[in-house]
Amino acid sequence: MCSVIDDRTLRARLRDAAIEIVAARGVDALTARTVAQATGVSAGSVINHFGSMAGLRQACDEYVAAEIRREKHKAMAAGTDLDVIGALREVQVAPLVGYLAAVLSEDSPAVARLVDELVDDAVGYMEQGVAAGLLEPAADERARAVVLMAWNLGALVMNRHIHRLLGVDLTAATGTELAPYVAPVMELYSKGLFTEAFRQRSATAFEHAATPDARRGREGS
Amino acid sequence: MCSVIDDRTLRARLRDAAIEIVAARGVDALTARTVAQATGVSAGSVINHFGSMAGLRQACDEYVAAEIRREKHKAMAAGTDLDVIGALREVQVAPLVGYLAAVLSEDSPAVARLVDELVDDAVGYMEQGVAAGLLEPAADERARAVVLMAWNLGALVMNRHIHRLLGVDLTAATGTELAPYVAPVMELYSKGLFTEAFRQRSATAFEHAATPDARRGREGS
DNA sequence: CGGTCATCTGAACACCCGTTTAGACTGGTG
DNA sequence: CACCAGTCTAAACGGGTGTTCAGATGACCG
Repeated sequence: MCSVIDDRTLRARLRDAAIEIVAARGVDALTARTVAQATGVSAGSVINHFGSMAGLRQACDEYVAAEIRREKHKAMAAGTDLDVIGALREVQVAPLVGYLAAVLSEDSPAVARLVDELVDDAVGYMEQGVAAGLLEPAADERARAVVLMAWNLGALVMNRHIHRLLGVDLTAATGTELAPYVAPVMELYSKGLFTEAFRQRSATAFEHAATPDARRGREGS
Repeated sequence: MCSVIDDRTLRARLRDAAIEIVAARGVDALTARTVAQATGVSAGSVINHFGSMAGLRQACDEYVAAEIRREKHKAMAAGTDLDVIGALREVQVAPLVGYLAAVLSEDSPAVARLVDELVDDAVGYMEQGVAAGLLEPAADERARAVVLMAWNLGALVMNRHIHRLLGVDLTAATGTELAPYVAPVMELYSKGLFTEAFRQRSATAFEHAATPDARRGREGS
């Protein structure tokens, strides 16, 4: 880590231990005593440094968000990269990604801010991609960016299932190891899912969809 | 509180109350006492009926999985539907979807089995779609089905962020209310994301991706 | 009527949690 | 040496948790 003043402090070691615990064992495993034991100090110390466990959580959220921001902008400077998460996985920041995957389904202000910024940035360089003729234009660029971000980050949260079904650990694998997941993704990004025939057929069906009770199943209640 | 007259057994009422609590307030809010209070009984009763809180959790998992299976097959019988979650949202099973969104990021055997089955079924009728010329063929049909399932269910887990960014609650909205989310999804499914120009360019760039990039040391450990 | 059985209750119990606090230890300063 | 300020520890405290258990309740039945 190039930046900053005093990393190495007990505070930093506690924070890093907390991130690793969350990444490895989930948020429920993060207690004052587990992080204290992992760092080799007493439970009181973690409260001394962060005021409370909520303070620790917030410090971790903000640190992970800042670190991911940093790595992402570095990757953006090197070259356009549409897959933010893919860029993150290439540096060995596995605990950061694992932590993010764990807290993405809870509501943390710092994480929400990070997601908002990721979407904002994605809108920016996807518009560049559209202008360069590399990406299809969208009716609502921002909405598309939100959906893509939800899919990519959502896949991170679904890591357990993807690992079971595809044999790939999104938080640990790098490069070609990711192929079983990345290959279908690229295929979908390239060709889409629907054929022209489907589009024509659904175009006629859309008028029925406008009327709210064009449901095919019978309503239960 | 409504009185004695309720056709459901106490066991069923406890299970439904637990599902609603998880859907509304998250898994952390599910305690023996909260579900007991919501049902108007004592905490001991819930343990009496389910053996333990883990038993309650498992009963809820299996019930929700079975119910979603049932609704999905009903929708499948009526007509081909690619968007499983979309089909589920159309019947008023909001607590079921909310519960699913909450437990999808944990590891429950029953939920894992459900996800596996959803993927299996998706593979089946996506192959039909390909044969009918409605869907693009995939190099690995199963892998594509897994990715699509991860995206759709992952979006459910990311509901909080989608609601914040798009103003849509995926677990509650129905029909045209979902447009801000469904519209970009349909666009991506139709046109994809990459243009032909992008595909040609990235074909040449693939060789560079094979060589691992500069590895960065990580200090402070 | 009394007996039986299952159900449900309310009060315990042991455990783990975050947090507090008194005291021990450290190193620097006169 | 004494003094001081800061840091860390160990042991508590209060609260919430899952779970247990003796007894109240009530329905069913001979």
